[in-house]
Amino acid sequence: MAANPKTHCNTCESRAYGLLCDLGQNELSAIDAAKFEQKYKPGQNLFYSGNAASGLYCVVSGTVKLEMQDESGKTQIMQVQGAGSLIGYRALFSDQPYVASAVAVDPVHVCFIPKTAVLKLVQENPPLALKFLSQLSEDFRMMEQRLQRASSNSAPERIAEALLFLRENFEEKNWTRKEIAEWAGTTPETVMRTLADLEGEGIIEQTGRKITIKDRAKLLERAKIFI
Amino acid sequence: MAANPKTHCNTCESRAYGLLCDLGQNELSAIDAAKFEQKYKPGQNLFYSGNAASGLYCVVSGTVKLEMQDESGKTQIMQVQGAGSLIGYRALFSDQPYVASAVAVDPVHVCFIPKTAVLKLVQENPPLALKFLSQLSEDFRMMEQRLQRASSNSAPERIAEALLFLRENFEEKNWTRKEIAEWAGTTPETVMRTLADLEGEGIIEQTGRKITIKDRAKLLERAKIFI
DNA sequence: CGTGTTATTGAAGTGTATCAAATTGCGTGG
DNA sequence: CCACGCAATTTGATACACTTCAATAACACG
Repeated sequence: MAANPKTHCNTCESRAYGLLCDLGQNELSAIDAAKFEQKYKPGQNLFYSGNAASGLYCVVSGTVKLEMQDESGKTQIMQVQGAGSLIGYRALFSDQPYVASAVAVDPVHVCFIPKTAVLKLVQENPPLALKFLSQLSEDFRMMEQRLQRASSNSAPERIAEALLFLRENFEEKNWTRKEIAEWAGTTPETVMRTLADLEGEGIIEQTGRKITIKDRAKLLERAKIFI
Repeated sequence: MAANPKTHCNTCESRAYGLLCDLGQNELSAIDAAKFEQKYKPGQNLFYSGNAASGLYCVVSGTVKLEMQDESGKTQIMQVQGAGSLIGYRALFSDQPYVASAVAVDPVHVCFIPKTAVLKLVQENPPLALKFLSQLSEDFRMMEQRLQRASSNSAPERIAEALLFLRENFEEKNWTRKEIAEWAGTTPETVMRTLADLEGEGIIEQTGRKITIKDRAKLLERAKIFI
């Protein structure tokens, strides 16, 4: 890893949106002292399913996908996290190995905060514990909803949902058919055919690998998302 | 609701296994003062999806299922909780409405602890916050695994898994085909046929509505559970 | 400029839902 | 306690959405 100017928490752009944003100067300095930075190229793993959790990853820039594989090798993307997100805190608190692997989707820059430093911080800052609880609860809610949709929605419906989620949360990135399939729990072929259908109806537009949403309302309908 | 002798936390049998087991006398008394008890008949709802979370349910006895429904009415059982479990704490911390409904499976006896009392307790007891974090992390891990299995395993595989989970965690209860289907994300008919297959191979035995696991090892194999 | 990955299209097979009807079993009230 | 009625169970037939396999084409990468 190349030596690079150390990023400081109190000037880190991604901090503003993160869970650690309300910490005082002392706490931030403590993190600064304990953490170390790492960079990953697309496709590289931050950690692997089955590994013990040794700390917390704070995403400074880039996108990370969390994925699981079954014994046949089929991959399911569980979550996708961008700048400002914290990764790996679940395994930290449950004291269990990671169930998912974390993979860089594009060039990723993270700060790694060792487990001991994180736990100390949480123990000494009750409001921070509550923030973690809140964040984890929110993630849990999403996961429950995904389980429900996985078993009650059709493949095209889940693909529509995937498009909305991936495109709106990570606009810059052009996801592959394979990644869309892995998020939606289906195959690249089915994604293909569904995308062709959606384009035929003018709901999306494909130019090469880039997908543009033309009719968001109709796509929401297709995804069975009613708000 | 009939007047009944108030259950005290420090003599409550289910407490020994719960999250609140390490609390001191003062805290337990505070809960005792704030809580009130409720009983539900099978099929009755403790709360409904969409409701705002007003507190925490501590299961004294009985079994509660947490389920979600899609717009067509198809039900998915998300979790099943028995004596000693806490229910509804996720919505408490994320400050969002319940996404699932809680339904009594058999006669249920719970203590309801109002939100304000719980949050006060958590704020004043950092170790308790960490226990909640740990519990929530554990629940999250299960949910992730269920999502993965929902999208990569076949219906018979998920049914085998359902049998193991439901039968081993709640031995006394004879689950209906419908409930097994709702847990496994399939239909009662498919559950039927799978049960017939499993019985034909001597893996389980059905006597009326009661299912007995004869060959646990083979059932684990069927469920694609390898430890 | 070659090589491996991704995209695309087609054809075939099958797992599982859906629908329908008969039977059993259970709880409720007479 | 029995009978009734309704819900759960069981079995069969049908349909079709989706995966799987295979083969070509386009692309990105070193």
